[in-house]
Amino acid sequence: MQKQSVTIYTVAREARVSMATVSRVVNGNPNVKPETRKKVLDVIKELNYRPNAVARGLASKKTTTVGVVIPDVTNDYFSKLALGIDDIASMYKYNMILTNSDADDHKALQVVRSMMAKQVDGIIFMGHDISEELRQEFSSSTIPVVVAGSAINDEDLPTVRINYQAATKEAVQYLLNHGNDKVALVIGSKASTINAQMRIPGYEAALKEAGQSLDEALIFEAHDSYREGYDLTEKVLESGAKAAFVSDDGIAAGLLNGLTDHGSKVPADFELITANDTKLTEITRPKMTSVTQPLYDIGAVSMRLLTKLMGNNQATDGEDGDDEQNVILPHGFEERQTTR
Amino acid sequence: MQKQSVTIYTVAREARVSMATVSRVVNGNPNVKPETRKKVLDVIKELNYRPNAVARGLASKKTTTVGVVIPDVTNDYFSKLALGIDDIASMYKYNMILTNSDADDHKALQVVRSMMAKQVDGIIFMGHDISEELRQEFSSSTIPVVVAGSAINDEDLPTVRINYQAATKEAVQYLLNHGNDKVALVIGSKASTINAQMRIPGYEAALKEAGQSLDEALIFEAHDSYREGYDLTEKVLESGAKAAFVSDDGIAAGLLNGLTDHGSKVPADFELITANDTKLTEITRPKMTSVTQPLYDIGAVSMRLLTKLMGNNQATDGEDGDDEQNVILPHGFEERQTTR
DNA sequence: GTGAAAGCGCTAACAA
DNA sequence: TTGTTAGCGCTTTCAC
Repeated sequence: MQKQSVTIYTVAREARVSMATVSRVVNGNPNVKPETRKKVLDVIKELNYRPNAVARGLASKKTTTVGVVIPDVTNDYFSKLALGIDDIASMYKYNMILTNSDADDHKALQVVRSMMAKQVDGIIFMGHDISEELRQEFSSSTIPVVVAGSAINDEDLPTVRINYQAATKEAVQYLLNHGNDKVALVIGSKASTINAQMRIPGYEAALKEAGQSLDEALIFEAHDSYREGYDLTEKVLESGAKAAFVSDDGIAAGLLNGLTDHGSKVPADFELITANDTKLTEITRPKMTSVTQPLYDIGAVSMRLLTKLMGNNQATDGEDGDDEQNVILPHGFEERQTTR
Repeated sequence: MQKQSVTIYTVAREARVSMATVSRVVNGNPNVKPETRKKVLDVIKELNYRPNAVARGLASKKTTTVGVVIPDVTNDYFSKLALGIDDIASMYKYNMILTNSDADDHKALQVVRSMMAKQVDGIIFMGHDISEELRQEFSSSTIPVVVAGSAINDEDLPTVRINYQAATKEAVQYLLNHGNDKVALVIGSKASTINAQMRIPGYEAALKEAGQSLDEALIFEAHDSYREGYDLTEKVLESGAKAAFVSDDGIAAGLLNGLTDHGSKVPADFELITANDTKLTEITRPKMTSVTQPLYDIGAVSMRLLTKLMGNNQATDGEDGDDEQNVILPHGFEERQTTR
């Protein structure tokens, strides 16, 4: 591969100034005489000079690139977050290296290491689990990380999310109030922090207030996909549940269609509330009642927070680490057609 | 930001070898005595040395990063392609800089320039339109580009896609054969290459064989979204069409639900075929009959092709440019419930 | 306001 | 098999 034809040096020579001056005008440094600036700018345009970001990155130790770990780009929930992240990143002139972790700890670790090797200025992590090794990787590094759209078991990492516990509790209460004495909870892994610490406790709290106690047989695990939701139908029906709160819209859509195909009328025979208010909620028939959450904003706010952290990642040594690093965005509730 | 603590130099000193040797073992160069290699490897582990990819990129002029332009990550069609791209990229140890173009020419140009500034080794472009400026940008650059999942108006750029013309023709024929004399075509912009050169001709060919001629009033434009499809319902109905082939599943889902909400029975009163076979086709009720296409593979093959082009981008000067650069993947057809 | 010069951390001839 | 030495293209003191 030949070397870059027009470099900062070419411009400097052509404009009869030093590289430093060219660098200054390229970077908007005000300490340049207007006419010098104009001369340089003219040469830049004439030569169609494009600064090499790699060289700049090496010299300045900033790449204006952030790493974004996503479990699965094709998941509506995460892709909507990614959209918010990308928009704000673009606004701040950052690029994002986006990689799927496939919700796999090993892959996630590998991906993060690769991003760090590329000297990203910051990382946004999406995912409901964070392995011990990954946690170490993050804490032993100086680059800022923010977790978007989940709750994870690491006090040190800032997160941007909604209050999953409250949202779950409200949804379950709603279902309970409609006279459903058996309300199922369909979630991902029971072990992940978002479920163990937020959703199951929220579910239990609602149950408790209604005088019920938690019945493990009413908690179902499924990965985020339509198919797994659909396949869960019989089990859910067998459990005797007459209603369910589902933590993923894809799963919920599957369960809904499964219910319908099994001859259960929704919402007459079975009430369903889903959690993410993605476009699927409007597409299924009946439309799904859902907890609403500002997905785009969760992404956008995460990226904004990250830019702040990247701005002053010197002051990270625990001193002021006590102030709340978790931003909680408001959630809502949208009644549609899967509830009575 | 402090400088990197442990560099190749640190390792070299500690292992009592030269930087070159360390570089060799890091890069798997076989010309290293096994015991030297071991010694170096031990020090690397001990010091937890991580090569700086930016420095490597500057020195080697390869970043092992590819740029991926996507109109909208939240679109099921494109995100599925992106998944295929990312998987193959990971397999080849490439990272991807993924940026939304919002299907906007200006943004796309900006994005591509930014990627080039970052010295990506190649670009995968997704999108149905390519502006004159962008075309120039591509052709004046030496970095390889492949267009995934669309047909664009540039002979010089390799594409990976299905035969949109044949697929459209087949779908329309199917509809025509069912006795629908008025078959609508719902697409994006009539002006984009994929529609102007592939889908509309395919539509027209089917019409012609059925003894009909093209009626512009039966062609509808809509952007890729559920809402636009839904809002199109009345117009489609007013046109007198009794069937439609739709080029995007989101639009198709919208139209389908719109039809249902307007009291039209699908498929009894109106037959519908959609084009992308995304998960939506299974989620709507009735399920949508669709042209099937290997979305994941389109992405995967694109990335594979790109790796080849990146491997030998020296031989690009038209000499062997005559062999087919367009890979056409097979498409199929899945009858579901929106056709009789 | 401008320039000279020293790196940033690594690769890649070229020698040895 | 290993080491020496130039860079890669840019930023950034530090002088002037």
